[in-house]
Amino acid sequence: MELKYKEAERIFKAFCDENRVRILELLQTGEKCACNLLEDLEISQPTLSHHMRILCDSNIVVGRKEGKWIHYSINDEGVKVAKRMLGEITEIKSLSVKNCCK
Amino acid sequence: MELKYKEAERIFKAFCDENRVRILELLQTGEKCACNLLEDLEISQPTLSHHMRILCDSNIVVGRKEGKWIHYSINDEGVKVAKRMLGEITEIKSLSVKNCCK
DNA sequence: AGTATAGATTGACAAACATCAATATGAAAT
DNA sequence: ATTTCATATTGATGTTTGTCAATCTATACT
Repeated sequence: MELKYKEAERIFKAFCDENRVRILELLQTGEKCACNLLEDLEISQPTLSHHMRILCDSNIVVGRKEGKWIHYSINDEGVKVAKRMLGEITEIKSLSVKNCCK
Repeated sequence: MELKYKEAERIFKAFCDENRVRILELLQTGEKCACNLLEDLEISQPTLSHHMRILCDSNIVVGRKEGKWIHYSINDEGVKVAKRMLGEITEIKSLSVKNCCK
């Protein structure tokens, strides 16, 4: 598969699950470590770990390790990439000629 | 599930599959009917139909019926909603107080 | 060294998804 | 009416995903 499609998939998957969007909402008010997130979500620790991996893979979130803890936050750089990609994919290149079936 | 999460899922699923992104790229240069899309993609007709349903459900694409054909195009209104939602979900509300584990 | 704590990994399972062949629907053309 | 063409629906199949219990790893604290 071409890189672009893989990348779109990797990025936008971040927003295709209830728990992941909840996590993003929790991170909107600032950095939180996994244990904090776990308190606010009704999921198990392995499930949280699974979602954090997907969020980090998408680059929408970054983790900062500090001792035992990992502090997660929204990654502005990744968000910019996502916004740019969304723009690119949905841009209408409107100089086109009418192109009908037959 | 709260409506917002369902909606995010419905919208962003549109971009999480190679064939759907390919379809969007094809629609960037203007309206195309399903039979045109089918020529350019290496998938069966039922598979295309399946993807068009998901794209229309996400509101990123609209179909315009004309006789036997359905002409699909990118729906600027839906794109705006997607962009707004992406902005809302990833917005950093930065007046927050440092919130650490213990 | 031993214990506790934060987080990742593994394995299992059910649900959701992408895909196709076959069939159905619905609209034109004959 | 019959046939043809464009698209949708159904049913089956293999793959991916979300979830948890159990286990592992790494760090900190005694």
